[in-house]
Order: sequence, then C-alpha cells, then structure tokens
Amino acid sequence: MMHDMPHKSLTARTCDLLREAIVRARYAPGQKLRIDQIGRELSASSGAVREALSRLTAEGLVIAEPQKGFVVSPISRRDLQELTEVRIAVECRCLAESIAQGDVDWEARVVAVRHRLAAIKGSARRPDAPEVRRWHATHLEFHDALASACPNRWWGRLRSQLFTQSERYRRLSGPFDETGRDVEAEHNAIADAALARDVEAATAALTVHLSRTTEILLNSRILFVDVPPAPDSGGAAD
Amino acid sequence: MMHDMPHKSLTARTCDLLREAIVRARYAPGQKLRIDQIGRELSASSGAVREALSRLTAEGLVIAEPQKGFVVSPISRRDLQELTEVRIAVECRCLAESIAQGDVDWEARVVAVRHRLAAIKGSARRPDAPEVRRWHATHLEFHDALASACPNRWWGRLRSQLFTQSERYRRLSGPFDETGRDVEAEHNAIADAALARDVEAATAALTVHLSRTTEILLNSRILFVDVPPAPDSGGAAD
DNA sequence: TCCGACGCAAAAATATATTTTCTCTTGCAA
DNA sequence: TTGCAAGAGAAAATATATTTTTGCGTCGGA
Repeated sequence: MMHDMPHKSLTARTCDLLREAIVRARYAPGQKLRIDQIGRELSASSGAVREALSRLTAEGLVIAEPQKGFVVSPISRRDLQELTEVRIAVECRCLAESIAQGDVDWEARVVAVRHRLAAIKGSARRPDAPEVRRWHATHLEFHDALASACPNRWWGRLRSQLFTQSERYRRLSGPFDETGRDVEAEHNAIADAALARDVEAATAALTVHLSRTTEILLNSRILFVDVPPAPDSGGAAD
Repeated sequence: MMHDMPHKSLTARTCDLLREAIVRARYAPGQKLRIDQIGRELSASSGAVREALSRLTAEGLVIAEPQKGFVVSPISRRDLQELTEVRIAVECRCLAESIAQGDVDWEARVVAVRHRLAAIKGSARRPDAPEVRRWHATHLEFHDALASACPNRWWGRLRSQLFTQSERYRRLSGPFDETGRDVEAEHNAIADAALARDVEAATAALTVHLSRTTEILLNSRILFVDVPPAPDSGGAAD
C-alpha cells in the first residue's frame, strides 16, 4: 500500500514489533501467543507472524512447542542469575577490547551518549512514559558505545543478544525500584575508567553495575515462576 | 500414556535438515537458497522452508536479504579468527566450570566418550564416509561431555551455537589436512587435565586444541571470500 | 460418584494461490 | 559500440484455504 518504510519486509517489521512487545512485557512470560490474534493486532497474515515468531525462537525470546504453538519464554530467578553471570563476562570482555583498541572517535561517542543519558534522568517515573522510553533507548546506546570499539563481531553479537534478554527482566520490574541508587554515578565510574584506559577499574565498575541491577531485580516483587525470595511456603511452582 | 515421542513438526524437521546441509557444506557459503527448489528437494511446502530458513537466520547460518531471498552466510578469514577467539573464551569458561562442579558422573561421561572417540580414528578419510560422519558426531559429544557439568545454561547455549559455526568451517576443509597432527593426543591432554581437576592445564590444552584447528584451516586451501593466505595480490575480494 | 471414551470446536500446521518485487534480457538511441 | 530503459520472466512475499492435531466438555458405563 503506502510506502511507510522503503524496502523493509513486512516479516522483519512484524519481528521487530513482536520483540519490542515481548521485551516491554506486553506479553507476559509463559503466555501463549496465538497466531491469528497477533496477526489481527498487527494486521499481518498468519504466515508473517509465524515467520517472525520463528526468528524470535532462535533469539531465545519465545519457544516453539511442536503442534502446540508459541509461548513467551518463561523467566526465573535462576535464569536471571545465570544470564547475569554470562553477561558480565561478555560485556567486560567487549569493554576491555574497546579500551585497548578504541580511538578518539570511540571516546567521543562515549562522552556524547553519556551526556545525553544524563540529561534525561530527572523525569517522570511511569513505566511507559515517553521519557522512560527514551531513557531505555539511550541507556542501550550508552552500553553500545562503550563496547563499540571492540572489533570482534562475534563478541558484539553475543553482547547484543544478552543485552536484549536482560532488558526483558529490567522492564518487568515495573517502575524502577532504584532505592537510593545513583545509576548515573555508576555509569560515570565506568565511562571515566574507560576513557582513562584503565581496564581493571572499568571492568570492575561495569561488574558492579550489572550485579547491582540484578540484585535489585531479584529482591523486587517480580512474579517469577520459581520460588519467591522467601523460601518458607512449600507451594510447588508451575 | 503412550511414549511421548515428540511429534517433530515438519518445519522443525526441515530446519534440522537444512542446518545439517549447511554445516556439511552441501550448500556453499554465499549461495542463494531458492525456496521452491529446497521445498522440492526436501518435499516440503514453501511455508515450511521459509520458516526453517528464518530460524536459521537467527542462528547465524543464513542471512535474509529483504525482497531478495535467503543466502548461506559467507565465510571469511576474519570471521574464523574472531569466531575462534570467542569460542576459546567460552569453551574455556565452560570447561573451568565443569572442572569445578563436575561429579563422578561427569568424569564417567568424559572417559566414556573419549574411549569411543579413540576407537574410531583409524579409518577411511573420505569426506563423507560413514566413519568420518560418526567421528564428527562423537567429537561433538566429546566436547559436550567436557562442558556438560557447567550448570549455567546460558554458557551452554552460547557454546553450542559457536560450536556449530566452527563445525561449518571444519567441514569446509574437505578431507582433513591434519599434517602430522595427533588430535587424539590433544584430546587426551584436555581430558587428563580436566579429570585431574587442573583448570589451568585443561584450559591451556583446550586453547591449544582450538587454536591449532583454526591455524590449519587458515592455512588450508579453503576458498575464502577475502584475500588468500598470500597477501601479494592487492585485488579486492567480493 | 468416578473413570474413560467419544465428539466437537479451536488453533496450529501445511498447502495453494495471488500479488509484488527484482533481475535479466532485449531493443533502441546516442 | 555502449549505455539506458522497458518488458518479460522468475522468485519471493503475502494472503487464503485446507488439513491435522489438540484440548475440553459431555455422555455413558462401572
């Protein structure tokens, strides 16, 4: 019909829309994804939805149960802990490589994005406010910038994949429960150390940043499928 | 209940078949993958092929060019080098974790698979002989066994993904050019150190093993899309 | 009252048809 | 002779129809 996006296949569009919806928790973990319903919501045919879901399957966002359809990947405390451990290793590796290989343009990117990120923080805290949305996007850009001088494309791909997964957990915590946390200071600690070419300090700061985020999420009242933080009640999950 | 033999959907079957074909280099890197032709070869409809290709896209084995179809992911010296670097890091991490966490069952698995692998080696060297095929399968099992005690599922998923990618390069070298190489000795070095719970020695041996394989592949006469090993001719590739 | 089998409805999987897009070829003009 | 353009053919993307499977509800028997 109308050329809204030049040469972007409808399937890819649907895939991006679906991923965004899942990451933003519009579809709950474990929820069944009915093909025709999604097709109606996104005004795409069942084939396109099916193909988009298939791609998301390999990204780990949805799982396909043969003859039963697609389901949003469930979440769990254990998965978050494992994911964080891997992510710390990968992000630190990318950062170290960036520090070793980065040129002045890389430094400029880091400084620029940090500035833009810092300019957003003092705003509304509703989960879907445009400010929050922009903050998330810029936050992604910030971490991308830090790792952007890592020349190894495989590290980058893994990093991006893990970031998306983490973002899913982050969005689930509703309005952020940053109780007395100074995220900007953590970001500055990473960026300053990186710009000073101090690999040890930068990776340490990054580790602290990621660990703290996960710690907060684990202590938050997200509804995990496994046992709640207080292991008192013996109710079986699932 | 009847035996819950997983009704493998036709799409999943097609996906596995396609992956196998690509890894085994039945389709050359960069080759166009025509939907209907594949559908005829595998006796599946275009929709199923399409969906399978989409999944493979996210696995990095094929790339989808909008409105132009699917293409087998190209290979290059640089990609192999980057892949190897990442793979060494991930495999070593999994191995270290396995050594730290592995119980007696893990040791038993390693010993058993090593035994089976060693029993295959003295056989035919044709690229598609059943012996070679079984060796590759068992080789995969061996490395899986080494990492099987790593409790972190994310490390495992990444490892498996990278292994598949590497396998692609390995199969491309045709009849192996193991010039005076004792692969079994390298495997034994890894397994012995692992069973002795010597993390340093085991990861070092594993690193040597993976590096040597890549070195051989880089010096082999695989047709890469980028410049050949002799950097004399300045002609741009592609 | 409880267990099991039958059947109906909904949803997924597959196949087919239609439309859109790209590419290759051919022809015309400079 | 070369370069551009228009058209024909092929292949991909999308939509629609058909088949199969599953899940649930009900009915019948023990």
